[in-house]
Amino acid sequence: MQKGGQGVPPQNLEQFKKFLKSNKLKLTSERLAILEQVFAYDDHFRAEDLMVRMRQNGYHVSRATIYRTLPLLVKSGLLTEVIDAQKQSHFEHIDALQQQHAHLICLRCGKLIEFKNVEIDALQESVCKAYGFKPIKYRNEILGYCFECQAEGL
Amino acid sequence: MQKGGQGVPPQNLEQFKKFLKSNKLKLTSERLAILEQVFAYDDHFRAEDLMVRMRQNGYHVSRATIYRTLPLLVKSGLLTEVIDAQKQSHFEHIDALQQQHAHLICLRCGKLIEFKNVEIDALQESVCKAYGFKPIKYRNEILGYCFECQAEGL
DNA sequence: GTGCCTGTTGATACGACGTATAAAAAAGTT
DNA sequence: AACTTTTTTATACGTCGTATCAACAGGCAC
Repeated sequence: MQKGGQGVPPQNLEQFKKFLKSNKLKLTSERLAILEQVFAYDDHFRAEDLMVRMRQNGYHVSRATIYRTLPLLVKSGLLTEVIDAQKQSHFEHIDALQQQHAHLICLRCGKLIEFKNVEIDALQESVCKAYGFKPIKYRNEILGYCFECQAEGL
Repeated sequence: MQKGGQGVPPQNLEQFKKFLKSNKLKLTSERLAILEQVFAYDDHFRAEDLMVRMRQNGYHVSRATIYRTLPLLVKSGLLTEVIDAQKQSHFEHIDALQQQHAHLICLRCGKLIEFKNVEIDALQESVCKAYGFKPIKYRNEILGYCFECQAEGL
């Protein structure tokens, strides 16, 4: 486990090192390897995917370590976590991140309608402020039936 | 398993019956029992909570049936589902929330703070209306750090 | 560089939550 | 009441994630 974080943009590597240091956490070869492999993904992946891929690429990092490291990457701001309709966690590094939207999701056909509403955003921020809550991620999804599927009954 | 849906408001019971009939599903004593117990909750609960509670109350409905029935109640519009930071599903019946309400979920301690903001609700409804979308389940969750946990750092 | 301290890792077992299966039971229809 | 179809139940299984703890390795002091 000698490889460094070759594919990781330097500023991101620095951000991770800084995060570790400020939390008195150690920069281990395993964490570096995970960081590198995470940035080798172009889009989202699950923890189990990452584990398989790392094995294939010659890294031998345990399941426990992967599961312990991913939250660190999220907290350091390098990774975001998205939970899908089946409640599976997917991760995505920030450089692969598209802009964030809210969604209408059809329960019948699965269609996904994106929308953005700055008034809602502002109101949510004010709610957080009222509770002294520090927001990290907004999950705004409305599940229901799209116009077409309503016509066909539930 | 003879009990009916005593604690369930008549209009909700009717709504469920109508839903079942229109989907060619049967009105079983187990489904009725689950409906009743669900409406006996004042706030949110998990599937496993419900199972334990039903056993304590003398109902013997299998785990599988509970897991199959809760989504029916969601689809019928009587129940809403919220997924917390630990990816656990929580349910709550519609009369427990006069309007949709949203949650602040702490990523560190898992605390779930409910809030309701009629302005946000109204905006979301107008978005749905604009798309001809029939909302069933709102996932309005803001993940972040609660006031107490911020004090203790990440 | 060497040594120490403390955080970290890996293997394993465990646990929570949820689902597939198929026989038996019950609902609703004729 | 007989019949058809859905539903339930019990069990086994599967997935994802975590607790444990001995062995290990950063990183700091010297």
